[in-house]
Amino acid sequence: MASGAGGGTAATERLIRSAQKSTNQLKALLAGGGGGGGRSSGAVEVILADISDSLSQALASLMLRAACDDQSLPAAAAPPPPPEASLLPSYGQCVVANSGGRSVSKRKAQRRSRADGSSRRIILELGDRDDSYLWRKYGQKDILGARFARSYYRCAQMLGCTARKQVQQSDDDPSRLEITYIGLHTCGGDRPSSPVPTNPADGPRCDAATSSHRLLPSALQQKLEEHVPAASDDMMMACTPSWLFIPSPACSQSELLSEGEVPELRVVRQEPYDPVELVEEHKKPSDADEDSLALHDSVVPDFM
DNA sequence: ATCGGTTGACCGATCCA
DNA sequence: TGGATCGGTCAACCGAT
Repeated sequence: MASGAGGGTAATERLIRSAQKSTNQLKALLAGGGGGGGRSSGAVEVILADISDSLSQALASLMLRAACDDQSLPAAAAPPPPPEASLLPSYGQCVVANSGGRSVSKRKAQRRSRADGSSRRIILELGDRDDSYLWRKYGQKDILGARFARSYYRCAQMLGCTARKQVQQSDDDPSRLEITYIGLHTCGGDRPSSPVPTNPADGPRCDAATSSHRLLPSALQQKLEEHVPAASDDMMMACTPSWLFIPSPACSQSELLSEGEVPELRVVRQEPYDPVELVEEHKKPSDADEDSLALHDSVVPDFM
């Protein structure tokens, strides 16, 4: 929480200006006829990534600020999460109310601190994407009000690792999976990028025949690492060209989060990132085209 | 034989009358 | 306050490799 609302506003403005700048670059590039062939195409991709990055961050910042305003939950009022327990330390100090879709009962939300001490939670709503850890499924449960059952996984990379995750198909968009991470990885890394080689050429760490392990693309990892620290200075928002963090609507923090907890984060896939080889096993064939369309639509957020 | 997913049962937290 | 409800977990079972 390095900056308050004012800092967030300034940062948002910077991000939008950055997007504008990149847009102009793109215009110039396209006006030039794209004669550069592959080189030009690469440049376009880079610029698009920049634009999307900036816009996503700006949007996230705006969304969070709006949420905070609505909730009258001063971010500074919440106790800071333990640094070692935070993937995104300052995130979600403001939490919006349940925003429709599947109803999230108070009971459900309050249970989150039950399992172990590290009740902090990150919700990744990333469709068919997976992280780099090895998970073993240990249960599945029909959830009241949810169309799809929730699956429960625990980290199987090392015996005794306390990390777990819950995977549930989105009611709103069945092609998307909502992944909730609970607890810390005691198997050597606190976040998915840690145990993963940053070079995709290194290949998967695990047996390719096992569906549970996939790599987080190195580019995405780098982006995460770049943006996560920045996010705490920036209204606690972060995103990458492919991911947008928004506060989870699942709970009201003041009511549901005990001291030391880190509120939920929701990551919504916003635009193209296509590590096809990494996600193929979860990819539903019928979703491929749909995804692609949606991605293009979301390159420029609506608020622009 | 081993590994991992499925599924029914159970436990405990929370809700509500 | 106690029964009802529900989410989370356990563990036996089964299929795939």
